[in-house]
Amino acid sequence: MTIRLYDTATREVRDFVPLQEGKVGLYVCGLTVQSEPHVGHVRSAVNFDVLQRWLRHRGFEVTFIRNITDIDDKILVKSAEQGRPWYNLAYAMKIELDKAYAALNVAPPTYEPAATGHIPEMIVLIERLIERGHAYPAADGSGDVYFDVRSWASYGELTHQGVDDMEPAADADPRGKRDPRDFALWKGRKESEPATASWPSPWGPGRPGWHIECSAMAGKYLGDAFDIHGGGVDLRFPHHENEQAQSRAAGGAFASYWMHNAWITTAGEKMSKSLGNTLSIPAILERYRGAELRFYVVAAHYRSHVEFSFDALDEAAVGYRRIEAFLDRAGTGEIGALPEAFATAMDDDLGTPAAVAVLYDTVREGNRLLAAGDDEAAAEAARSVAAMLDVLGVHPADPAWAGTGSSDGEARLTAAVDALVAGLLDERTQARADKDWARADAIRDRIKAAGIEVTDTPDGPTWTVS
RNA sequence: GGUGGGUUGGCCGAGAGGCGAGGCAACGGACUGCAAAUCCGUGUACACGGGUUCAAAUCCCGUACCCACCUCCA
Repeated sequence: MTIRLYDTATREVRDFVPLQEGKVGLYVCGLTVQSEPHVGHVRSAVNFDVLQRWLRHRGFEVTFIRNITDIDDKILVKSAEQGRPWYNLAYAMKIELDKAYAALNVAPPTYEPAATGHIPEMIVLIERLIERGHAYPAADGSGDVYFDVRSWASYGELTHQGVDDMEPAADADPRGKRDPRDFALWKGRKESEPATASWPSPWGPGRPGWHIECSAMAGKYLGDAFDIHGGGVDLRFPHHENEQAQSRAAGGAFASYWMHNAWITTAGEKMSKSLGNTLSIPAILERYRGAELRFYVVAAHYRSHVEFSFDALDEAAVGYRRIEAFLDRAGTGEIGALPEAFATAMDDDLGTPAAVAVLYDTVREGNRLLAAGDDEAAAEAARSVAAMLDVLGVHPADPAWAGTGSSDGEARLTAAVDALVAGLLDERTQARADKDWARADAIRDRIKAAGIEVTDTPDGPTWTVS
């Protein structure tokens, strides 16, 4: 079975053929740590986490590098506004990001390099580009170094654009650029910027341009040629176009496949740091469990635009609880065989919607078997369901959820409530045995008034917080 | 101006020439003291106008509307 992936560069779904058999080098652009993570950021992380899990499931040894950008214009501006050091802001937001990842069961990558930790690698790369005639220090003495787009004939190949068709950079400030489309590899330090935000370089003190970090880090950890490069669609241009141009101009083959996840928007507008209509992860997690949010994200195809709404999230959560309830009833969380149809869906460019459909089909079949009294077959179905949930990273029994749900205190509270409710339920069971329906319903209503839902099952009554 | 993506039933959301993905909601039925849960059943969905074809949501041409990227963005 071959995994097929949509490659942005060729605009088609292609068979995935790794550079080295059985191994995958995967690089994903992580975040610029400048504010709290929102649903959109997490979508990217979840999508690529699913990719990673699937590749591993298919037997590949995956080296997964996801960087974080901890120095850039925005961080400098925001930290100045907030009156704190830029590195403190970046560090604090990095901690928030880690929490969000953990809450959504996003597995850590092989390594998470930070831009500031790779300045020497970037300098080496910039020097090589200058030697090869693809970059030049600004003529205006600013200390900037630019990539020379005109010197690289295939510039624009990733996004299929010709240089002359591109709008010249809106930020204008041509400074020492030969062409307005040339982009900064290195930014000379400005008087207004903190000294801590600059590093020594052959061109004077300064800091890296945005794109060069990914080229340097991907090269360092994955080599000059690697398999898959991912990120959000907005990154295609300029970020990924520039990365590819730099890396190839420096002599590397760079990524074989480019994967881009689509947006999550609210009210039709993309969530963006600058629009301020962010839906932060901590805010959502106050109302939904991490697994529910993750299930919502995973149920949509990664290349489809998702219009975020709490109604849709509710729906996903309801569906997820139905799956959990089945697992509970079938009495196993053990991981079994993955249905063939599920694997086929996943192989086809991570077709999670079709995969989720198989998941639901299996749950329905399992419930049917349970009703028919075939517990053994139902357990078998449950093991399949668990296997599918595990691949998607939403298995309820995954220890990853342990920290996010009930704490020790909560567990003790649950035990206390259970003892109290049990007494009332005993009374009700007696009333029902006496066919005193009025009294039985009165007790149920009283419990319900306290916010607890009673459900009768063949094995006796159970309760849940409604 | 350039480059892409989209418009699917009450709603969410797949699919990419023939067979109604799946979910949520709704309605009917089974089960239940009643509920809940679960199962079974119920839908003439593909923006619009042409065309190709035995057959089009799917391909082609045109139109409308929406969205993204074009140097801050997941």
